[in-house]
Amino acid sequence: MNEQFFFESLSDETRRRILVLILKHEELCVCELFQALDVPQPKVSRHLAVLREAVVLAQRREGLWVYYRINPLLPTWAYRTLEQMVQGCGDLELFLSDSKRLDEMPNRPVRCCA
Amino acid sequence: MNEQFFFESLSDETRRRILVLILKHEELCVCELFQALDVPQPKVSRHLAVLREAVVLAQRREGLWVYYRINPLLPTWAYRTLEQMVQGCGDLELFLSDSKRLDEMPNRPVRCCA
DNA sequence: TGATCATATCTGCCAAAGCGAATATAGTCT
DNA sequence: AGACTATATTCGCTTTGGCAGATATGATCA
Repeated sequence: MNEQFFFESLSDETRRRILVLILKHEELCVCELFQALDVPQPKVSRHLAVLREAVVLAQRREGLWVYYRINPLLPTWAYRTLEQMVQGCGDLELFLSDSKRLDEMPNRPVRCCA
Repeated sequence: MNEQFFFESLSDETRRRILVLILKHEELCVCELFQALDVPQPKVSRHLAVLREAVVLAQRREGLWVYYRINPLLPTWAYRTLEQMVQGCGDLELFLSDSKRLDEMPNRPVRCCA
């Protein structure tokens, strides 16, 4: 666990939006994320790559879909930091509308064995 | 409290070193900080300015010296985030040697009414 | 094998952030 | 006022980081 990468990964708003959504929903796939955030897919993929390289997120492939979740090996202090971030950001307008778009999204992929 | 500025302020290692020292010691002046970190004084002043503008630190002048402490108005979630940061970074070699240099520093300014 | 869908990476560009060195400001003391 | 000390800011430069748009990869199914 490299704290430099960890804190850098929190310094971007798009990445915080991704993390908050995943913390609220356990596990989400790329198509859910970029539609909830309403940003281009390559943009979300790049930020997911940053979060993967920082070992903050883990990924899992299921057919065509790739699901992202918080890395279960994240140290306790780092996980608690993420929880505090949700406290600080989760109720802001921008983050709430992400959740709303996700809830209203049609054709969300169905996990067969999540 | 702007979370963008808050998380950006944590994304730099020098600023984390400053924050960890201050969290461990309540209040420190600029000369203690730049000597403990063993970096040029203007560098520490620039980073302190970033932390001030992010409203993470508050300052207090006492004669020639300027003392910095955690902004007492910091929201709870942000303060807890800082505490988790100390958990994650405080025991790393780099941060420990900062503390050591501070302890061994001669002529530390004496607070008359801290 | 070729078509299709989901995701990832690359390219070229621009803006922001960090640095060292020099300089400015602000307070204190004689 | 002038000298001195502590701290802050500016300047010129280089590096890094983010973006959009285009393209590549990888899995699935006909």
